[in-house]
Amino acid sequence: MTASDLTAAVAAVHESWMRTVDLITPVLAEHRLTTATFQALWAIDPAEQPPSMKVMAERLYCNAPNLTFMSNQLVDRGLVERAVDPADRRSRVLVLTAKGRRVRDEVLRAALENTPLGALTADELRQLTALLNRALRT
Amino acid sequence: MTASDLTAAVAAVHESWMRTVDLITPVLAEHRLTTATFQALWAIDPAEQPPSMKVMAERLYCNAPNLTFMSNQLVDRGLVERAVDPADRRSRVLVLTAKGRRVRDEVLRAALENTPLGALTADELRQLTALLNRALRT
DNA sequence: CGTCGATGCTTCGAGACTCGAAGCAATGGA
DNA sequence: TCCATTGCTTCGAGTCTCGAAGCATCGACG
Repeated sequence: MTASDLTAAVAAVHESWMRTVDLITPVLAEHRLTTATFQALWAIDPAEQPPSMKVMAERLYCNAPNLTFMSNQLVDRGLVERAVDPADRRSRVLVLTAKGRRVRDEVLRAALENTPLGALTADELRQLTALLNRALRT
Repeated sequence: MTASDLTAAVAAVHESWMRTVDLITPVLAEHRLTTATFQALWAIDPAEQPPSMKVMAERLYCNAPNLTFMSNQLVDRGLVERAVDPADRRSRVLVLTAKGRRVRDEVLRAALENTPLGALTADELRQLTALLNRALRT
């Protein structure tokens, strides 16, 4: 593996993400969301147990004060509610509101409709995902 | 192509980039750099003609005031100098200083050494890059 | 040659993001 | 019961992002 192979790959990954975000900015703005709050909203899967703030911080690679701030942004916009975790009363879990689920669906759909990755075939997508997950597993 | 194939691919791309950035944060901090200034520094290839601020704004998907701010950050840290483009005196090009070239090399090397993509073989990297560039070409 | 709309950048103000330090309440083991 | 640890919040400072407004230069057009 040459350094330039790796450089090109990192650059392509970066560019793919930046393009995806750039293309959904108008949709995010409609809901007074930004890249950071979009990522936070995306990280709350309504099909799973509501994540604690600690889990969210790990998913988003940010620290506790930052998570508090972003949670406030989502709460202020009516997309999320804080709840005490009965199992550990120190912990707060983030629960999507009905509006939160709706907005999350909408911006996620916008992302999938606009991302340049949408130009790939199903086979190519699975191949791409397999490669990246193999790298991430390390 | 199912929606979940696409979702998984976008998530994997996002995660790969976030992990890469997260892992070089300590190195960035040594040079008083952040993700934003790292991206800006990366976008100035010393092997090419110094880019104008307009070109930089396109590369980084941000607007003119933002570019002015980030350029100031880089200038304040002694990594970049502004120069008037002789061909168009309205335009300003960003020229790496000696220190700028050195720091850029260092943080770029740190990124390549730490990125999870480094776990892939040369063949896999070329395959990955080819897939992403095919998507980006659209 | 002069005029004027378009272009490239900066300034300003406001809001959003990020982090370290310090603090509080709850937990769990000694 | 004591107390170190954990999860979150508050605070202050610095960074990032953007729209609106302003300035200088450019280029087309008469």
